[in-house]
Amino acid sequence: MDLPLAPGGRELPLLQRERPERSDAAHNREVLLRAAQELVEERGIDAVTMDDVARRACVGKGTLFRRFGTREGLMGQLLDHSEREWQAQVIGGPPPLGPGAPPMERLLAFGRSRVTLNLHHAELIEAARHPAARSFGALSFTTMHVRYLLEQLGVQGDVPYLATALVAPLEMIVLRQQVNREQVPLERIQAGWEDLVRRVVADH
Amino acid sequence: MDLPLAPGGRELPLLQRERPERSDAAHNREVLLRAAQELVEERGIDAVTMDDVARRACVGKGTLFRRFGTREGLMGQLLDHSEREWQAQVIGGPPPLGPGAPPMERLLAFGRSRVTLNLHHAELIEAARHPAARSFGALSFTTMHVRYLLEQLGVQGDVPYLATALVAPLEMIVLRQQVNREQVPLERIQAGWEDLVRRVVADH
DNA sequence: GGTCGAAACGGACCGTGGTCCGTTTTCATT
DNA sequence: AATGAAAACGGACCACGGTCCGTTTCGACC
Repeated sequence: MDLPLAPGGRELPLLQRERPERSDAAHNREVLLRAAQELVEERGIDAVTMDDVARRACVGKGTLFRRFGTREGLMGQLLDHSEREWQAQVIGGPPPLGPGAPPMERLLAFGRSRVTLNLHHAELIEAARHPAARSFGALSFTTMHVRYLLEQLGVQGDVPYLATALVAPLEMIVLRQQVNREQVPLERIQAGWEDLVRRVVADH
Repeated sequence: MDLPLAPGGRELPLLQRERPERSDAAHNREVLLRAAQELVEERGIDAVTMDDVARRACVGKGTLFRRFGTREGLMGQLLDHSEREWQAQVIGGPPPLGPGAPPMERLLAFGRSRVTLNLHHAELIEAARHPAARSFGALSFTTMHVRYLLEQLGVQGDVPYLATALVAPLEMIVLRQQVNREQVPLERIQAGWEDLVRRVVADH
């Protein structure tokens, strides 16, 4: 072996800034995402194969996989899009979900909204799972937000943990169990969460 | 259409007891489960293919799939085994996990135990997911148990919901986020859950 | 022990997710 | 405009999950 130079052995451009995406790459990503989106809407997620997506986008399969890594990665990107829209509502939309309302009202609005969102996206969430990137983004944004609101409310204790604990019952897998198996009506879930929040926030 | 008889229209053997499993079927199920178990232990779950399992068990692939339906089904069975052992501890083992200790102590022991169990089985739980049967068994046993303990404690409110909400932060997906991504130490998770329980149970 | 229907067997076969690698495109440099 | 290397393309190819169906085995009844 004969490595050209030990890493760090020369003054490479120290802040190796990543090149902007090549134009064909950018174009293909857009086309692929649109194709995937359309197909999912048309037939439902399970009836969409990766070959379908590539074909509809008039792009090679290799390209599809290079861009998104796996099927989960592709679905994750689709999900991320709506997720980001929702996040924008939370960060900058109208109250009570967005800023402007008192923290407790925001928190309750957050819970109601998150329940419906997660149930709405159940299929996508399921199809997206794993891919290191996603779960990170989603779980941690919600947790951070709740954490922030709990701090506003002056809650004492291990606030980061409490935030996680409050977000947990809003997770799709839990909601799904309640709605599908136990036939719990939506309103009861939302009311139940509200009660939970009040218990957790109540000062002792 | 010409249905033979409306359901209940004739005195069919009323308690249509399902025939006992044929001996070859029973034998093969055992052999397959053992093979799967061994392979998973040897190489880790991801490196075990269904063909591997069938081959090791000296059984046709068709048989494997007829017995367990899907890969998830097979892994689900593996999981169910340990799950049942744990359930036995909860139902009839020594206190404080089992009966005999005061409800609050049992509840806290339950949480601690469940955290380690779910983290321990993370891989299997992930591989087992879906298959209608499993998630049912696991989620609902734990929820029912917590619900029972909350009732013992005289908690007021929507106890079934509260039980679900307390179980949720113990779910693998949530724990995993905390342990792997946020590097939260185990003890803090357990302490956090304990605090959560006290807040929920506290009478107002 | 012989007969027969139901149930189980097993392995060839198929569809889909994912990889590999020779070819084409882009774009910075001149 | 020409050049060249890095990056992207695309489709043949592979492996694994899951199905199908002709063959074998079981066991209840004679």
